[in-house]
Amino acid sequence: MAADIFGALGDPTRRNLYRTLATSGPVTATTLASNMDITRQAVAKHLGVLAEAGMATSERVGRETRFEAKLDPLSEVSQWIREIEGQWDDRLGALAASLAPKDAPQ
Amino acid sequence: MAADIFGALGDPTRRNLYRTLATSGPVTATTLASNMDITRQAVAKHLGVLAEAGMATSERVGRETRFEAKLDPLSEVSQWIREIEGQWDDRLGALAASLAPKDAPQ
DNA sequence: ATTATATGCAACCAAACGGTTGCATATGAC
DNA sequence: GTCATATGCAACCGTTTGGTTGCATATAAT
Repeated sequence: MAADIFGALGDPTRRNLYRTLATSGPVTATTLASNMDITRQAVAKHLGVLAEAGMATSERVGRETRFEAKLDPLSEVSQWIREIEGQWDDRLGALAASLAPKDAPQ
Repeated sequence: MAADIFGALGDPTRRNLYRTLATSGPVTATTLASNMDITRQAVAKHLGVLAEAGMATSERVGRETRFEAKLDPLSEVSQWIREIEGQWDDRLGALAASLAPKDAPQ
């Protein structure tokens, strides 16, 4: 699950698309493609990937399908980062402790 | 630059490798590979990608090359996320304002 | 000097990826 | 009903990617 999010964020085009989606509100793939020098189908694929990662939802309205960004998954990324930083701090802490143990020499 | 970071984080194997690197301190590609069911060369490639993204550094010590994780680049990811969230809030704010303007009806 | 270990480099491979074109279908406008 | 627009689906294509094997080289151990 979280893996899909990192994967989805891996591609620059998709990242920009997501940013656009977050600022624009519900939009159609056709509209998005019109300002993006790639095909509507390419955009649709990217939106599919984002949707699969839970980063976008779609709603059919008449003959058009409107996509909207979901921000919640971003917190998983933030959490992953905090985990890494936590482990890093633990390691440094352990290192410091081993260099200055309470039963210090002399 | 930041793009490389997202790209580097996109692959699950590389993400785990990075996490391991952050917790273990300076390690050699051979050692890492020994607990990873992929080839040493594959690990070396991943470390190369991480290094290119500024997420790892290497130091030659005798006949071995020790790799170490760099956490700083992670802040770029965090910042990117905060940007998106900020834009999202702006949009919602504007929407709320348009729904309840100060020159309200009635 | 010889042997064993750690690395680097290059070629190769199958699969995934980002993108395109072409076409069929569904819905709105006239 | 007819025409135009929005979408979905599938096939195809070149490039990138994650991974492998093979080999040459550098340093440590004996």
